[in-house]
Amino acid sequence: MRATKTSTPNVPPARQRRKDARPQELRDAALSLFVEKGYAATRAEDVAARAGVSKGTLYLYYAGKEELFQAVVREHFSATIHDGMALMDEHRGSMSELLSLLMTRWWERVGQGPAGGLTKVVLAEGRNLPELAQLYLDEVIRPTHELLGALIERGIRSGEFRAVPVPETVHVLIGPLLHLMLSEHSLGHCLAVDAPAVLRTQLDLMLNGLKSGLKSSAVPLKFSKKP
Amino acid sequence: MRATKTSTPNVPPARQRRKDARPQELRDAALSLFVEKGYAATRAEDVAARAGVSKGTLYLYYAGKEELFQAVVREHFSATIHDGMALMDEHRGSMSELLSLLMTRWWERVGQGPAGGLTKVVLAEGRNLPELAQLYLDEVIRPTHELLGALIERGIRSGEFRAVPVPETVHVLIGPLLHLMLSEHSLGHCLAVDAPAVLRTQLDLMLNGLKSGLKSSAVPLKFSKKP
Amino acid sequence: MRATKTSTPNVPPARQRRKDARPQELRDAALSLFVEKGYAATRAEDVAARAGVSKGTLYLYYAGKEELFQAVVREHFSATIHDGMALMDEHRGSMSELLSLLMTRWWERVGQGPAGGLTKVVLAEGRNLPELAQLYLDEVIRPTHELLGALIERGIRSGEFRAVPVPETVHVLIGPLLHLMLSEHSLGHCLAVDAPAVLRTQLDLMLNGLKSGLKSSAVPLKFSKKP
Amino acid sequence: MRATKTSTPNVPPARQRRKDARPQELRDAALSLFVEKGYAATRAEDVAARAGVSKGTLYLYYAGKEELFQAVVREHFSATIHDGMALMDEHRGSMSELLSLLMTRWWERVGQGPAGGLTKVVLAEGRNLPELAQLYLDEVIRPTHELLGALIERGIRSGEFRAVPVPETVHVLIGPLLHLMLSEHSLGHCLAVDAPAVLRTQLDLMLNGLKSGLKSSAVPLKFSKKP
DNA sequence: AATGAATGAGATTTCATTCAT
DNA sequence: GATGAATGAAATCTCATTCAT
Repeated sequence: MRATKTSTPNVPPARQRRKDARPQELRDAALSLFVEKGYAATRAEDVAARAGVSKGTLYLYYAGKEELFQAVVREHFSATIHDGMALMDEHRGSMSELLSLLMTRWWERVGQGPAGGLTKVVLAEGRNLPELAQLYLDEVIRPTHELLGALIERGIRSGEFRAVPVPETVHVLIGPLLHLMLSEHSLGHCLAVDAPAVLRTQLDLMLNGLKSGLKSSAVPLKFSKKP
Repeated sequence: MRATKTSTPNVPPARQRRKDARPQELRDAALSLFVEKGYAATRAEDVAARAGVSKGTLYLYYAGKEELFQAVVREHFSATIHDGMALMDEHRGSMSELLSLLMTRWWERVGQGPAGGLTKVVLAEGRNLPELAQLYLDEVIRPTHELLGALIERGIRSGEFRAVPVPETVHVLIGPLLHLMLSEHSLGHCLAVDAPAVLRTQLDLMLNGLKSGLKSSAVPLKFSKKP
Repeated sequence: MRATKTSTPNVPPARQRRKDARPQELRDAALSLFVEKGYAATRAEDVAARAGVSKGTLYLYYAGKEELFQAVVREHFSATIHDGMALMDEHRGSMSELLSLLMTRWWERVGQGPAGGLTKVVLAEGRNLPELAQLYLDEVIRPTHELLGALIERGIRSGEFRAVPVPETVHVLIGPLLHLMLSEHSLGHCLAVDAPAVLRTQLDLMLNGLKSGLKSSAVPLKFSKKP
Repeated sequence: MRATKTSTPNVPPARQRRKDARPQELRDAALSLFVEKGYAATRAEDVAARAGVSKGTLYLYYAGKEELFQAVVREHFSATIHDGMALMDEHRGSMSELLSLLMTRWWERVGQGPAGGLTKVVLAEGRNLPELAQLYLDEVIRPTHELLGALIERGIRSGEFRAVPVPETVHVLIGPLLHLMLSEHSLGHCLAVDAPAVLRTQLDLMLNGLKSGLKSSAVPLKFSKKP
């Protein structure tokens, strides 16, 4: 065997390693700035600076600000759903347990992290980037609704849950998580929120509310005009 | 009596009437554009155009884009809370009924309307406008939390509700409303949502979940690290 | 004689009087603002406001900002020279006396007043308004130089003054007056200047310096390059 | 030793050389335009164009038009006074000689050059830029008056000059220099002025006028009102 | 005659993107 | 590959001027 300059094989030289890491560094920098200031108000140069490179370098890796944003979104919202699906397929216990598990996990792995802030950005500025909006819709919103919808339905069929309207219930389940995400990433986290406590409370309320053997809410609603 | 040309007295001339209406027209135009595209991505000239005036005219009424935004926010978020307070002070029935009433009303009068969209914008871009963030915090967030917190507490003291952690419960109650607002104003309202049905479902679930005489949720949560 | 509505003949009604006074009021307002802020930095609306009328009214009397400026300049620089000319024609005493008289008068009637400030403006921004520059040159600069030049020459011919180079001496005579005007109207009159004392000193120095029977200054000048 | 392509070491690349030169190029362009048109009437884009760069480039080097102006002023008015001070400290000859030397030098090194035009601009528009006005007052006007005042006083104490009022005499001395500067930079240098001849004449007149052993001016002044 | 709401050309300034080094 | 100087389109805001009332 001949001695090479780089003793260990398959380990790229430092320069190379830097280079390979660049896209990730850029996406991380972009993510944090987008969350802080919004997409439109974030300057390409600031992203580059936070990633420790120069303005020009950003364009070696991404065609522009919009492409960078898409890459960030893709990175953070792709694999998350599939986890959930797998979990549900394997799950053998009660739906209540599964729901607890899913929500807790989702919060820990996704909502609580950077993706939580991204959600805010996508919701606020997605309309200006139609390609991105479609992506988010297809990859995040729809699968989530389908997953939770299926869960609720299974619970109803098995008699574990009362007969509730499914899409609406899903909507209600997601709401507090959204609220948590926004609380952590908006207006300088003004209200100190104890996320685990909120989650616990939410599950407590929801599961109690969903429990079969109960009559429906005692207060019939009356809407003014649009029924 | 002789008929004069101008039949009604004290009617300002057309020019004056236009002038008086301008600020409102501008705020309306600004509101819809801010909600559509976000604050940063909305051009002052577009606001003027949508209001049917030219660029320069906007500046006759508002000192700049930021002042315009503040005016819009103030317009849509001011008096709403005080309604709620008054309602609670007068209310003689159960807290369940009051909660239903408050949430339904709030949705109809505020969330469902333009202010729903504004919420999104403020949450997404408020960090860049500190004065505005403070305003929103003081005028909207804090009063809302206090109002609902007081309601929950009264319910608990009277035995109507279980002993639940108050701030967390408030957080959970607000979540689905937030979700509704974002659904209507983001990503082109892709998922058709039946807001009244969601509200009904939410109240159904929540009130059932809050009802006293129940043991707490059967599923104990386990959080990975941060307890 | 028939009784008329307005009892006194040839006195226009109040409304009329206002109207006749307008151009003057506008020129006065313009003058003071031009001197304060410069021509370019003065807004037409501010001129109108200081004159106590509205923006539109200005344009009833002057075709625009530039025409207004010309009118102001014409007003303040026209008749001043002819005074001087007449004075010189009539004068029978020494040229020293005449020089004292002319400078003192000019300072009192022109330099010290608003025209002093105007000079600054014309010198600073006249280049951008060629018509005005020509006017000032023809009506102010040239006549002044000719008048003072003739005075000096008469003094030399009569033996009252030494043989000094005429145009240069005129330049020197004018300098301190210019300095006085700028001192009063620039940089917020920072250095408190006692104008009469300066004038007295100037005349004292100059007349002593001009007196015949003296040898020229003892210090021969040497200029570096351009002889 | 092998000859390399780039013969001289430590020569920055062309790009760098351009960069280093830019601020100077911009200040030069700004100076000439400010003098030509005044500060307010000069457009930032024209400055950039005259410097051979685009609008945006200007802002890479200066934060705005006002900062650019300040930089220009600082560049041209800083070290000039200190020269004069040093000269006076060292000088051993007569005050007449020193005065000749100072004025001639000042004209050659400062007044005659670009700074002469700047003076006009600062006097005309300094009021709108208070920071700048202060700078000019502190760095130019006050030191000049102090320097010349000290000179005159020394001359009086040594018996070389008559007893003249000091600040007023300084004012008179400065006047013609100011006039020279304005002549060269205003109204398109209409009157051809022979600056060295004017200076010579000024010094001739002044020094004669200051000479001791003379009685004061024969013509007593009478001011109309304000004594 | 007088007003002042409205206009839009034009000024300053910012920033995504390019490209010579 | 990396840089950062340079660009110029586009955004915000100003103000001379017009014109309906």
